[in-house]
Amino acid sequence: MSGIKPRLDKFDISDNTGQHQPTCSLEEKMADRQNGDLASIRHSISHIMAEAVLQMFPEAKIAIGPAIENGFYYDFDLPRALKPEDLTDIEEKMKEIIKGNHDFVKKVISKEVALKLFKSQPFKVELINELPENEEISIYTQNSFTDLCRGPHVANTNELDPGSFKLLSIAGAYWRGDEKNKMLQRIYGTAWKTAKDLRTHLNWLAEVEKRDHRKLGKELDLFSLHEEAGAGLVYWHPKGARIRSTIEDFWRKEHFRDGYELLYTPHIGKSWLWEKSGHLGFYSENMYAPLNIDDQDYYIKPMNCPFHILIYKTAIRSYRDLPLRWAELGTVYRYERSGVLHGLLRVRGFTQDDAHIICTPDQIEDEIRNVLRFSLKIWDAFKFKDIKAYLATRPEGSVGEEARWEQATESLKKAIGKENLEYTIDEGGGAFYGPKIDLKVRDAIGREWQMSTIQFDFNEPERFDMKFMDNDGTEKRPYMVHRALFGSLERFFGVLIENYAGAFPVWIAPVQVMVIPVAHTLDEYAGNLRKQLLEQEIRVEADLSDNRMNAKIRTAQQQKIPYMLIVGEKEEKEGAVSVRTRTGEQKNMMKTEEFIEFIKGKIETKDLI
RNA sequence: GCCCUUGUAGCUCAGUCGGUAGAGCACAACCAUGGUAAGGUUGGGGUCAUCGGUUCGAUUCCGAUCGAGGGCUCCA
Repeated sequence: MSGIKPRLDKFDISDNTGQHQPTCSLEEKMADRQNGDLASIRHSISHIMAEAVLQMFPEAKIAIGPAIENGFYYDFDLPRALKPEDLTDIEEKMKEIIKGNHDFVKKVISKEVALKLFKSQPFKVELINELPENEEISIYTQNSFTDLCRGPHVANTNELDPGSFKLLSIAGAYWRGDEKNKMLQRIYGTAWKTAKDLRTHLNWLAEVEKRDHRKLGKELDLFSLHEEAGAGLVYWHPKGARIRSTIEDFWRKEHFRDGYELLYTPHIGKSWLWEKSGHLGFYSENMYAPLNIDDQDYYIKPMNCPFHILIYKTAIRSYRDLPLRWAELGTVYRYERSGVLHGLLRVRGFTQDDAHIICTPDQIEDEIRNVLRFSLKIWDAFKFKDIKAYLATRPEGSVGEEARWEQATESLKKAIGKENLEYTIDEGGGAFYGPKIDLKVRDAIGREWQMSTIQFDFNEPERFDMKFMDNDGTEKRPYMVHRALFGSLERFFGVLIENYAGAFPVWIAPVQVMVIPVAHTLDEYAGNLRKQLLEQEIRVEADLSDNRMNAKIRTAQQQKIPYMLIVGEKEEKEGAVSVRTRTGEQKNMMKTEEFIEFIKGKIETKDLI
């Protein structure tokens, strides 16, 4: 294994390292394409920001300031740390500059002139010296500011709307992203064509904040984290646990239906196992220090695969036994640097919805296709329709026979094709142990999340000498595929909370129905209704508190409970309920039996409400 | 890990230019309460993250530690 540069995503089928940053919405992307000049607007505004910063700090050293998704940034080396209030001042100066109707003037200059011009700007000098010899060196000037720049820019600041940008945050960033370099101060901003576009984007950011799973997790009493007891470790409260158990039940049922078997394996294993699997060689920086038990080192598992392989090897497997589809909700622990921990989305302990498919070469294409179809079915149940595939192929320095890589990659391609999925090929982007498909799903507000992953593994079957007896009487090496659909239950839960903004579909909602009597005299009827619904396996509560009905409705609304059953004397007399949905719809005097059938239907079809 | 910001009641936050703190929600008790998003009164609740320094006195000022939030990929 030595000599192979490990990739951090080794078997990281939970995608615990997956990006969780919002990307822009489809509409924005379309708009971007239509207006290629949005990038030049952003880039121009970043130059103007640099000018404003230089007005404040003439001794500032400027680094780079590109246009990025939704905006721009510029990195500076400044005499003091920026305060959030500084951003307002900088914005004011920028607006003044924009109103000055300054031209952006391009000039092509020689390297010598460039070096002289930027002699007091060490970062620029470094960049100039690294430019290829034949590259044209250009500078752009507006007003009092000149920057080394490839362009393009708008022709004049009058093409910019002073109300169409906003400085958002200050962040530390290493020069050239390398932590060995100096830490610079980065100012992020967002910029658009018009003030209206800016408002739209700011509203979108507000929506993102409103949906933050950490905030909703508290408000809806779903989960908590206890840094004093260990960072990145999730505590599921009763309501969160209800949701998890509903998801797990569904997950198990679908797996059995799709020909999987379930496994349960231990949480720790002796060091020889992790040496053999290679994890101690290439994954140890993500593993916790061993426990010493009876003079033996045991490691907490960061992955489930070695355990599944041990089960595989408890018998001589025939081609007649294959394919094996073994799934486990396996809880693993991985070290993540403290700075990257983030709510449920990036944690140190999590439960993967892991599975390993072990099959013959003949079966591989069907198996992959089956996994894809299965994933799509699962995503469909959660009403995620916009799914994209990313196919990562063989990188440099990988392990495994060429023929196997080819067959594997080919089978991945064919499977994607047959499922009519939109896909992108990431040439050489696979892990060293095999090619893979990642699936990204788009949420309700247009963000993409990498969730499912299907990965070939040519490494562990070799290391563990996995075999099967083929029909010609010879022992052969099976294919092994790791796959996870949700990735981890924790992360999936976080994404679900944000996707639904806490208003879970009825089938997932921890409390599906709240019975609200209009007065204490109706408490008995409310209590009986509750029992009646409970017997039908509906998750129901009755609010028999001293609060007035209005307050009870408010509380139920805030808890985003899908159905409220408001009952008074009329309802009691008729054996009926008045239904109010959290969306404000109303249906009075529905027979209780009718409501039960109605909600069961909603649960069955997995409707939002 | 590194940079910036930040840590006050269960939650959301105010406040103390240094004299050991306050609101709303939540919680408890009592009263009130019959129709679609907050009824009222009273009350309990805080070593102001931790440790150290300065000071007659520190929650407040200084330092360290621990935690949290935003970043650390976008190449002139």
